[in-house]
Amino acid sequence: MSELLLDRSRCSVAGTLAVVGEKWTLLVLREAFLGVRRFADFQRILGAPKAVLTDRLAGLVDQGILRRVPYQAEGERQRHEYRLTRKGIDLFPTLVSLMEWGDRYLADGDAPLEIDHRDCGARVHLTLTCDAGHPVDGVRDVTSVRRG
Amino acid sequence: MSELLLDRSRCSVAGTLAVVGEKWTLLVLREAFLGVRRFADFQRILGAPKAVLTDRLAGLVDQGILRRVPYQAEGERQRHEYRLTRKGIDLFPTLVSLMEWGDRYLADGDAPLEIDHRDCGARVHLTLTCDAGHPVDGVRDVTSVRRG
DNA sequence: TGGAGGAGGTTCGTCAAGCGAACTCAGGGT
DNA sequence: ACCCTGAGTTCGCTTGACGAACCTCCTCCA
Repeated sequence: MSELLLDRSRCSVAGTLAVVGEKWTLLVLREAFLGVRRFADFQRILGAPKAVLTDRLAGLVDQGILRRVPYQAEGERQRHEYRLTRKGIDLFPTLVSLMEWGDRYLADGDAPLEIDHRDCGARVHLTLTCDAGHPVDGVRDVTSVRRG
Repeated sequence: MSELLLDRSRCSVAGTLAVVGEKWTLLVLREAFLGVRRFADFQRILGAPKAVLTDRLAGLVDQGILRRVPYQAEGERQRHEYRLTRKGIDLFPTLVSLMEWGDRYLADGDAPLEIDHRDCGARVHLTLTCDAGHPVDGVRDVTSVRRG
């Protein structure tokens, strides 16, 4: 039972959830991945309370996951939009993993949204593999080792 | 901008978050993957309020992600423990994705917990690939298609 | 036989977070 | 001069999280 002695306080899962684990945050990011950039669009699509949305967007900008970019459409005044940074883009696998689980267990295997490889058009999915190239089926194929 | 017309209410990300998106839920599952099975161990390690923990465990059992298994250690009365179901085990990639992001951006690339392949000992990673076998680097290599 | 003690909760009062509706403020269009 | 729209802020209410205290079995030990 040595795993029970692990220092959970510096666990990366807890750290990541402290950053993106609040209500609406991951849904904001889902929309960002689908191309949404403006406050009003986030608000209309998600239906989140504006005050909460303001808070989540500010938090994501603080964390460097989104950045505010000023822009000006013709015939409109200057506004700013929210764009994913590299740090934000790297949350894409997390979103995909949530989507794949929901597709399997909540949508009866019927994916409302399909993600395809831009180059070849084939379906994209997440896989666990080891550095030697073997497929890893799940937690039973794995050992966890504390480091430090 | 056709993506903006997608019906987000049946999005699998939102569905999955409705099931595991509350505070503590994914941390409970992290402990379950590390081998924790008993109420008192979850409570002691996580430090979550007991009432919340009771509620989260009951919810996970309701959803079929954990199951309560009665057992009896010698010299002790009968108790029950919480074990992952297949449905729960399939959330492993989600936990791994959160961990990998935290390792990269919060722990300076220094993983507090290392996950290795049981058979060969090599490090285990999540990768995005397409069915044709190409590696997918991120959201820019991808197109999203509504289905239905 | 009668505590003591631990597992697995429940109850309670307080405090933070999320909620919808209303309001604000700046700039552009007419 | 007035209205409209995007991007918020403010406000009162409700829901959820929190820690401390309490409860109920059951077993062990004296």
